[in-house]
Amino acid sequence: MFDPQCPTRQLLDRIGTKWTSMAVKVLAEAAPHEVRFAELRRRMPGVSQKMLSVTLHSLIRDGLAARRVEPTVPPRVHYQLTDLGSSLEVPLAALRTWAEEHMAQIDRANATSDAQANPADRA
Amino acid sequence: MFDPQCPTRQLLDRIGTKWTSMAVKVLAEAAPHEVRFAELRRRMPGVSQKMLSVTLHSLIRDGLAARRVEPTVPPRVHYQLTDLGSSLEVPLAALRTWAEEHMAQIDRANATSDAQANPADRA
DNA sequence: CGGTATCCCCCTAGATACTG
DNA sequence: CAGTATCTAGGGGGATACCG
Repeated sequence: MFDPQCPTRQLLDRIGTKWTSMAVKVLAEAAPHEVRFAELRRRMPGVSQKMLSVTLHSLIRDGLAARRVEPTVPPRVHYQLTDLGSSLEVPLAALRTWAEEHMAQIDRANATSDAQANPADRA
Repeated sequence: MFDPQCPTRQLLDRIGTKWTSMAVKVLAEAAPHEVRFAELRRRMPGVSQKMLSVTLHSLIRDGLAARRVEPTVPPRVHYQLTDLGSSLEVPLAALRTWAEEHMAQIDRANATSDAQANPADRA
């Protein structure tokens, strides 16, 4: 965007999209087994068919996931993380842990700010 | 969004915004010293006055940064990470390291995908 | 079953201008 | 110096419908 040499911004643009990090998580939890499209959908509550498809294809484009199709009728499509995807899961898991431990604190900070900005709201 | 119990999504919604992670990084690098608004702007190439202001205020709302105003004319405003913000810097730094080590691989994967999708583009 | 195609809304973030 | 206010385009992502 402003500096193509900032890989962190590029990475966050990818894992920051709504479903990407969750897809990586689900695929990482299932590893070393593959996961089918419908199973992924089931494990990602709220995702639409379209957004799951878009998310998976971007993971594949980025070399983070691999796709395998069984040429049956109807077809069975399987996904799994690549080695690159698995390596990303490491720092991502650290971020998840931080989130689980500290998001409540962030929520509290927001509540405090709101209370100070609009004291009447506490009525 | 779909599940308020997913703290990771909430966290990514914050650090995924364009300037947040960079602001955290600059503040972390300067720590334990404070950083003034103009200095932050200088160290974040491309950020507009408005977006820096918005970014900093969201960090403050979230309890990740603190603001100190010297009541002079013109005013001097100083920012620094809170303890919570500093703790976030740890997993964020891990993500940055991963990005620096592997984004080139992701770029290569994209180039390969493009070449396979549009072979004519290689002309 | 596992997708694509189409439409549309909203929010992020940039440009610009003004202020205590 | 350090902001806020206003306007706007652009893209993310949801709903729906159709397809191999």
